[in-house]
Amino acid sequence: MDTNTSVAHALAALGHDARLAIFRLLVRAGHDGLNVGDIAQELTMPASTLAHHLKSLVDAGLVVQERMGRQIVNRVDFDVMQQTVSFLTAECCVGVKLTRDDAA
Amino acid sequence: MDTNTSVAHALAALGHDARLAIFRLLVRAGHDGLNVGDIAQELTMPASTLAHHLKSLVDAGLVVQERMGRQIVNRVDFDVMQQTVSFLTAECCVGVKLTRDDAA
DNA sequence: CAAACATCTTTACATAACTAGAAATATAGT
DNA sequence: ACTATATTTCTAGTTATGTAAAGATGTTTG
Repeated sequence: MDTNTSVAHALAALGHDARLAIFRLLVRAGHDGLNVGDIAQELTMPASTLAHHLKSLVDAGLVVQERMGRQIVNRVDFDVMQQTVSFLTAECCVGVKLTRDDAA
Repeated sequence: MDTNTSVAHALAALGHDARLAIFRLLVRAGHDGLNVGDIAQELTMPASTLAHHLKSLVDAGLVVQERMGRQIVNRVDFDVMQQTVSFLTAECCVGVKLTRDDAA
């Protein structure tokens, strides 16, 4: 898939109040991650709603899930996070070359 | 407005294929910015569609517009961009303190 | 082992928000 | 007036959101 498209996908996942809060909680949790119950307790919301949001983040590649017994641990994929952020600011201010001749 | 909410708003604006492409073009253009016509030429799309997307970016605070004669110059607000990115990675891995006692 | 429990996800669906683009409008220069 | 540049309005179609209810999956207990 096109990089622009996959980054847009990731940013869209983060572009929601609840999901951004979930993601930030996981960023703060770091490598250890948090299981779904912990997140649900911290950010009060129905389990099914939370599951949907987590799925968005997982689909976007920002979060990885791992089953541990009957809980599921959620961790940020820090590489993907970094790449997403980098893409945004990449080639900052290099000066675009327009094909137009009369560009001011 | 809540910081989480305003950052989510910005990320939502960037979370769209066309808008991300527009934004990146403007990031590359740097301080000088680009007028609407230039953008339309670079990323082929109907003028009204482009205007809608630009408005999203402006509403989110990521882009600032300035009229120059009959053209309108669009520039990235690099401060807002920086704050948006920083918010995402802030407090990375500090280890969340859950109110629960039994946190593993 | 089977029934009960714990933890999460999926399905279903109503409501709301977003997207795209043509047509109409606004604004500025010639 | 006429042309150039860009936005706003309108509308149809699409996609996202939230939550209850049902389904999975894994553990514990009698």
